[in-house]
Amino acid sequence: MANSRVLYWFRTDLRLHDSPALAAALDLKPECLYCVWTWDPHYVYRARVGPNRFQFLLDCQNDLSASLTKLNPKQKLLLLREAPQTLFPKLFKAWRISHLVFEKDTDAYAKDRDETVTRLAREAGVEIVVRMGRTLYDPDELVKKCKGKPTMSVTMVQNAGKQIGAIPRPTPAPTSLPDPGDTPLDFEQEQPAQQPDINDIHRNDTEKSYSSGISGPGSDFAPPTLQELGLKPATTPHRGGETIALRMLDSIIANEDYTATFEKPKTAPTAFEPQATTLLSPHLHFGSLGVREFYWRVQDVVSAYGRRASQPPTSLTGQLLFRDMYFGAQATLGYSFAQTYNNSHARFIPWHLPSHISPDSRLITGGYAVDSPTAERWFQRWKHGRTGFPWIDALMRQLRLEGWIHHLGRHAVASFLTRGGCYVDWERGAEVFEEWLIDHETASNAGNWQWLACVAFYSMFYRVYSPVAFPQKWDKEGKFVRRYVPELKEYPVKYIYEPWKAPLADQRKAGCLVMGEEGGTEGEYATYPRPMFDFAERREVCLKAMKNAYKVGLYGNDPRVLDGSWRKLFDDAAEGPTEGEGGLPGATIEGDRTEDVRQRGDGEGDDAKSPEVGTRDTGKRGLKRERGQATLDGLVKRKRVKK
DNA sequence: CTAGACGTTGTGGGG
DNA sequence: GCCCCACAACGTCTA
Repeated sequence: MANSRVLYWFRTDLRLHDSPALAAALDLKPECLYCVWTWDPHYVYRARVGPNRFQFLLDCQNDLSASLTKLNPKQKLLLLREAPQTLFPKLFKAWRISHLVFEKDTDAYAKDRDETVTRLAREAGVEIVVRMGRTLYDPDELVKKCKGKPTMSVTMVQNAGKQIGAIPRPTPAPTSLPDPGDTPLDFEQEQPAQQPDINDIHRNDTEKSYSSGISGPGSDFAPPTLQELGLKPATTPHRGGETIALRMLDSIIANEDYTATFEKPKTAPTAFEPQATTLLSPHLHFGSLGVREFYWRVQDVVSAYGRRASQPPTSLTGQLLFRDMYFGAQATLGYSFAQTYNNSHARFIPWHLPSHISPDSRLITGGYAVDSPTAERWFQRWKHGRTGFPWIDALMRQLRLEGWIHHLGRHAVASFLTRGGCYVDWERGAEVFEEWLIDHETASNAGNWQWLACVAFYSMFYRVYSPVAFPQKWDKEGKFVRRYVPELKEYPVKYIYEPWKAPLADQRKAGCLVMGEEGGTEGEYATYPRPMFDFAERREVCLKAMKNAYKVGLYGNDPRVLDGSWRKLFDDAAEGPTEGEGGLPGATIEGDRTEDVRQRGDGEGDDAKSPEVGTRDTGKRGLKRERGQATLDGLVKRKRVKK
C-alpha cells in the first residue's frame, strides 16, 4: 500500500524467518517500517523472571537488531521504554503510523494487552494486521474445532488439526527492508511504578531501565543491559538469538537418525555436555526459532526416512503437538488455567502451602498459606537443592544455575514436590520454574505441572517416580549427580543416589559427611544433608491422600472449592490443610494475614529454617495475574519525565 | 450404552 | 536390550 507507515511490534516473535506477521507487514509495501519492542513493566517487575531468562531475551533482541541492520543499514530494533498501553497512542501520532502489525498471542495477559492496544489503535485511526505464527495451529481455531472445549489430550489436537488442514510451510526471511522513518520523541514518558517488584530478589542494584527516557541512556533505542536492570549476573551457558537458534536447528537436522527416530521417553535426563534433547525450547518461547520452521525441517527428514521413523506423540514433532495442546487449553481457560481455584478442568487436591486467592478476581495472588512448617521447610530445601536426595538436588541446582533441565528431570522434581513426596501445591513448583527456567512458557509450565501433579491431563497417580531408582535407568555411575552436587563427587557408585547409607568410613574417605539440613563443612570435611524424609513412607502417605482426594472428586470450579466448604468432605486427619470447615483453600484472603512471612531473598540461608505457621507472600502482593488495564493504570505513576 | 484398549516418560521382579 | 507380569487402579477414546 503506497504511503503506508508501518509499525511492526515484535513480542514473542524475535526472528526474521518463518514470520507470517512480518511477511504481512512487508506485503503492505510500506513507505517506512518501524521495528519496535515495547519494554513492558509487566515483564520487568510483575512477572517472575530471573537473570538467566532476561539475558536470553536481551540476546534475542540484540541478535535481531543486528540482523535488521544487515538487511538495511538504517534499520535496527527500536526498544521503547514504556508500557505499550500508554506509549502507543503517543507514538502513533508522533511517528504518523498508519498500520500496526503483530503476531497473535493467546496468553491471558497478552490477550488483555492486545485488546487494549487494538482499541487504542482503532481510536487513533491506525489499521491493525494480526497473523498467527506462534504455534502450529491457531489455539482459537483448535478450540473451535473441539466445540469450545479445552484441548486436554494430544488426540484432541490431532483430530482438530486434521479438520483445520495442513500446517502451513514457513515463510522465508525477508531479503530487504524499507527504511524506518524519523523517530521524534516529542512526548512525555510515562514511568511505571517500580513497586511491587517481584524480581527484586534477583537484583543487587537499583532497577534503572526506565530512568533515562524512552530511547535509553544512549538515546539510541538499544536494549538495556542486565546492569541497567540491576540484576545479578546470569549464570547460564545457554544463549539466545535467531542466529544461534538456526545454527542449532541445522546441526540437529544434519543428524537424520537423531531427527527421525527421536523418542522423548528414551532420552536421558542425566545427559549433560551434550544434553539429550534439542535445547530449542527457549528459542520457541522467545520466537527466535519459528515453530513451523522447526516442524517442517523435521517433517521433511521424517518423510524421507521411511518406516523406521518415530511417531507422535513421542517423536520430535509430537513435542510440538503437546505445546499446541497446552496453548489450546490455556486459550479456553484464560488466567484460571494457571491455577486450580476456579479452574473447571483442574482437580482439587488439598495440598500443603495452598495459594492465597484474591476474592475479587478469584485469582492467585503470588502468596500462599503456610499450613505446615514442615512442608514449608521441605519446599525450601527442594527449591535450593538440599533435600538430601542427590538426584533431586542435582536437578534443582542445574535448574537454578543453567535455567534448563531435561523434561524427565522436570518430571522427577515435580512428582517429588507434589503427589510423590512433599504433597505441596503444584502452584508453588510452577512459580519456581517460572522464576528460573529460560524456556518458561506459561501454558506449557502450568499444563505440565498439572500433568505431573495429576490434577489434569494425566491421572495415574500411583506411578510415582523414585529419586533413587529412576535416574539409574540412564546413569548407574551417577555422573550427573557428581557434576551438579560436587561434594558427593568421590562417593562410591553404590551410594551415589543414597549417600546416607554409606558407612562413616566411606563418607570420610569421600571427603563428605552426610549430616544436618544445610550442607556446608564440618572440620576438614564437606557435608551433605540427610534425606529430609523417608521416601517410601511419604510415597505411601501421598498415595493414600491422592486416592482419597480422587474419591472426593472435586474440581477447581466446584462451589464447595470456591467457598471453602470442601473441608467438610475430608477427614480432619487427612494429609493437607483439611481441618475445620470454613475459608478459602488458602485459608487466608487478601487483607487477612496477621503472620505474614516475607520472602527472605534468594541468598544462602534463606531456606531450611522453620517459620511459624502463618502466611508467606512475595511481600508485594503479586497481582501478577490480576491485572487488566484498569489495575495496570493504577500501577503507573503519573510522574512525567520530559524527554 | 458398555467393554476393552490405551495413555510420551513407575517400580521391582522375572524371563 | 527386549519383553512380560503384578502392583492397585485413573480417565479417555473407540468399537
